[in-house]
Amino acid sequence: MIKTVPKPTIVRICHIYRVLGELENDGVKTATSGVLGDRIGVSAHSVRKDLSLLGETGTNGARYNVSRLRVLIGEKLGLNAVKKACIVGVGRLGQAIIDYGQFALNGYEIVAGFDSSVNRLETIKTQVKLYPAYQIPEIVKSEGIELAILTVPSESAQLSADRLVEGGIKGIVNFTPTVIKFNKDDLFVVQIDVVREMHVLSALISLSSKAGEESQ
Amino acid sequence: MIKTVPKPTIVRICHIYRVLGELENDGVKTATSGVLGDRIGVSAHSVRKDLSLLGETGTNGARYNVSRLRVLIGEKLGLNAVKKACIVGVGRLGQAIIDYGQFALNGYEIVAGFDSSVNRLETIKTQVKLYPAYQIPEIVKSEGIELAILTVPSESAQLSADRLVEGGIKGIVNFTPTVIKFNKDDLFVVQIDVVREMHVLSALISLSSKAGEESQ
DNA sequence: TAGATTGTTAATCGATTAACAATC
DNA sequence: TAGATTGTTAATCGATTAACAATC
Repeated sequence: MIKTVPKPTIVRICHIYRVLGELENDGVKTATSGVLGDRIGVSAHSVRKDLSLLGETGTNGARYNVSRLRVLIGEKLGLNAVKKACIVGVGRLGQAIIDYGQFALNGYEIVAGFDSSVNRLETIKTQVKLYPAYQIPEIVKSEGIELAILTVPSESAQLSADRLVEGGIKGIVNFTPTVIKFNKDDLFVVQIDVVREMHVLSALISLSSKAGEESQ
Repeated sequence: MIKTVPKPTIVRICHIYRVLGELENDGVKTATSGVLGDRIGVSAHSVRKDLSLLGETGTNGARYNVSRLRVLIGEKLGLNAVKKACIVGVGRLGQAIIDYGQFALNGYEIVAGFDSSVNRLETIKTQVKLYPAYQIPEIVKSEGIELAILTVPSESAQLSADRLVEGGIKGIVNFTPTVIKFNKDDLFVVQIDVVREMHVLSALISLSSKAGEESQ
């Protein structure tokens, strides 16, 4: 009965979920597929198609009820319950991400930070509890941490990931350029790499300018 | 003559480009499509197909020459020349990204930082030259800055982007959850949103556990 | 009722996987 | 020569776009 939802659709619906939160805060009660599409940068068609894959969402002919739709997406995708997360590697980037603070507002509680440098653990002041890296499996298990943000140096990425897996982590946001290897099919990893994104932009710019010359 | 290269292919090739750099540093001379695929997390098939879209890359039957392939990809995608970049919003995240420092090693020179808080501009110490936000168009133009990293509060994203566009920026890495609107077809934007990635992970976890229950 | 809007099927488009000849 | 490897065509698979009936 559960249709498989395409990955791009999941990404877009998560985006819609966030936009619905903003609209709710602004006191907006209803929204059309056009408005939602506009906000996330896709067509109205696409929004309706995506939402329909989730099962009954709106009512035929009537606009979407903002708060109702948000709750519904949250239920279907498991976004409503608060989840525990940790951060591995509390260097500059790690600290900045902790303090960024949007997590608490969006259903994530950062309950632990890990680092292999004892010196750093002692000198850093943050509201998050800090532990040495070797305690990752133990703490992840005991605290029931589901998600991890990985901001260690590239060379330590695999080791850190192994420890997280040992603790039973379910998802990792990997800020290192290293692709993590693992043999578990119930672990999910997303990769964020600023340098690669810069390269992609450079490539798009370069290819488009070549295409431009071509057509002259 | 120029075939249009699919977006996913561009992303993967940029990833390969980076891996080739690592291999080169490690003194590796040749590599197979299998090795490259392994490193970036895709099949050997996929690597060969992607590279073939770039035109002649390897030699039929022989392994890829690491340094030759890297230079070749760099030429085709415009990644070899150093590009100037700037950072808009030098709060915690912005500073962390500047200091992250992988940019210089990968062909990007960050030549300017902008912020609307005069106080912050005066107190922050960094190796990057800082300017008030209203000078964005002027400096981007005079310095010939091509790429921008956007780390301002979500509410200021559109205004900052407008100023960048006015200066003639060609690409933006947008760290805010706000989708930027613009009417230029020679501007490219990539979005990075940690919270959304956390949501996507949560959704994948939730859907997979449901699918698991289903099949029991 | 008329105009606007959703949900869903059908049609198009694009990307990935498989297979294999050509080459080292 | 034999085994390994690339480049590219063909086949499959998946995603997006378009269209339209159903409904408010």
